Amino acid sequence: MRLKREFYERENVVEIAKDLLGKQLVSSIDDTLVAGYITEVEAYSGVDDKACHANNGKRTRRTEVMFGSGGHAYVYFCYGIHHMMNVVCNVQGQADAVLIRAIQPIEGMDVMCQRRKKDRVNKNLTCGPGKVGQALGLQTKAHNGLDLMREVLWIEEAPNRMAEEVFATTRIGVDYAEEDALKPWRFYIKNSEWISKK
DNA sequence: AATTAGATGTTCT
DNA sequence: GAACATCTAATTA
Repeated sequence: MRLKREFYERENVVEIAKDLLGKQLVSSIDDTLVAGYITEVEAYSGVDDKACHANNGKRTRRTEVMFGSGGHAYVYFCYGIHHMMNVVCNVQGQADAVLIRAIQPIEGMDVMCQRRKKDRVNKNLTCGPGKVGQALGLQTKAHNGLDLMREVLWIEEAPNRMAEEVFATTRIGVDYAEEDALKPWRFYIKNSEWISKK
């Protein structure tokens, strides 16, 4: 079952980010099913968060989706190379989002390897936001704004065995964000091998 | 094992 | 021009 709109439209992004750990991320782009458990995320808290693209009410063609209603994908192109996948949270008008930083592959390993130009499955396949985007098949801006309720990208409830210990720490690559760079808004599953840093 | 260069779209100065 | 929610391959020690 796909997660419902109400899951994403809650007010507290940090709670949503933690709740997303262990859920199943699925993509059926190009008629190919690929899935993985979410193992690492980061919360970005809209206009009041200096690390967020929408901070201070910054509204551009790129950030527009974040201001829409929760349960949509915010896919953006980073460093001229990588497509990163975020989940838009909170209601319309609020620009909260959760960045998916790492997943543990469950299904479609062969396709993921092919997309990532690897010949075998190992941690390197999906342990980082750019890698996750590539493994899911996100290659163009066309995937920006997809509705997770009805389209080719979504998140499902997963067996509860993944509800293990969660670690909270600072976000990565946001040193420029002054005091907000210190917020412990990066979460990962403690025992998982599938995270972006050792 | 650790550091560095290079890839380059979007946004802001 | 410069900076940026990164990754890889090559180089250095």
